Amino acid sequence: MFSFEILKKESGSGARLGRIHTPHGTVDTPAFMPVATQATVKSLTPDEVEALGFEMLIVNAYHMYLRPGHEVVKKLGGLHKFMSWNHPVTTDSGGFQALSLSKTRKIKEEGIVFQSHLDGSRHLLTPEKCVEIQESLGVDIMMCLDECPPYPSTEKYMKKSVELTTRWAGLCKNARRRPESALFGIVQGGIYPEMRRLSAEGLTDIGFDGYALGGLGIGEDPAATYEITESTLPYLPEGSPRYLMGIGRPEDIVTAVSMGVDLFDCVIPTRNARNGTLFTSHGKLVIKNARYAEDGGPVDERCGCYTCRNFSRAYLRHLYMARETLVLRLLTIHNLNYYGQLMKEARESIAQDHFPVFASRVKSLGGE
RNA sequence: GUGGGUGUAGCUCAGACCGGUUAGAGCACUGGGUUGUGGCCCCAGAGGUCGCGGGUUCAAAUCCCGUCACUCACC
Repeated sequence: MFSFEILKKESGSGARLGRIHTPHGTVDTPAFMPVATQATVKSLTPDEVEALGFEMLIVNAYHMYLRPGHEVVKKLGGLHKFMSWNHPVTTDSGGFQALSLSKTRKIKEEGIVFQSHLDGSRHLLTPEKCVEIQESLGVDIMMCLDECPPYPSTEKYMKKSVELTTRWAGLCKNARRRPESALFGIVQGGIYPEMRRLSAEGLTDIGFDGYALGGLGIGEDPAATYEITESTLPYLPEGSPRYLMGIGRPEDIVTAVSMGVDLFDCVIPTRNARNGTLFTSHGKLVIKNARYAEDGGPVDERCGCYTCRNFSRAYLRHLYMARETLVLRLLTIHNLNYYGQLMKEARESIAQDHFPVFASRVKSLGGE
């Protein structure tokens, strides 16, 4: 069964050390979930993801519903067995996909009308359907169906949207049949502090196992992301896990951790890896740059990952330019290792009460 | 050898008939971006004595002559 315990609160910041308990094991927080949209962290095996230090993944329920079909996954023994990942799994509801990949974004009171990006077929994703899908996948943490309005949106629209998301959250909770799957609510409200408060209070009144901040990192200024995160967290229950969805860059993560966020997911480490941008102890490194064509050194001499132990910058650039598939794996391993170490060091520095020092070091690498 | 076709950015080609701002595109290349994921995509940049030589003209990638290269057809 799901539970969350706070092991320690850091003295010099709002950072907290915690542990999430799920039917598939525990997750030490602050934690980062690699994104496995289609039930795979692109290019890596589950063993590799585990070895890089991650304890929980996030899969997309909407994608599983469209392909291969949640019923198929259920028949085959559930998502964990299907993808051979025996640690906790979170699923995203599909609310964000209405924003990110559907041209025919139609929000109705009953739910979201999707036109499949695969075959154009139409689907109505209701709060009840959303929970049914995630429960049949057998995941550890389910996310409520939410509406994620684009940035920028007017405050007037945002108010209506937040009220709808809150109603849907209530319906999601009522639709639950499977106690092993925890359910998180998603706070919306854009960049309007008052709307965020409204959303947070509405969800807290209903009561969830955890709370997420959604609708951030979609084009607003990073300063706004921070301000909204900081101003919203006080309206969420102290003892529940807080999850900042879709964020972010290393500097964003440490900033949010210092405010008291426990859980993160973001495509940045994996997507940037596939596009040749790497994170190092010196900041970003773009492996496709011509300057590395004859560079025999590792990506990061302070990194102990498989890629850095075995391959030169020149070789990785060669693989990238030649579009060899191995480069996707090698760069993804490196970036996820960086994020794994980042979170590990974050937890250690909270334990030792010097998280702010660690955080400012990470921020300086971001180039701010 | 004779006749035709083609030579414009690293590559594939527009532009030529009908001369007129600073010769364009796609790909490649260089740099930047990427925040609940298609490996994409977006932004910016560099790169050309228009095969070479001459002529006509106020003005030539464009018209004329010569020449070279490649290519096709026919002896």
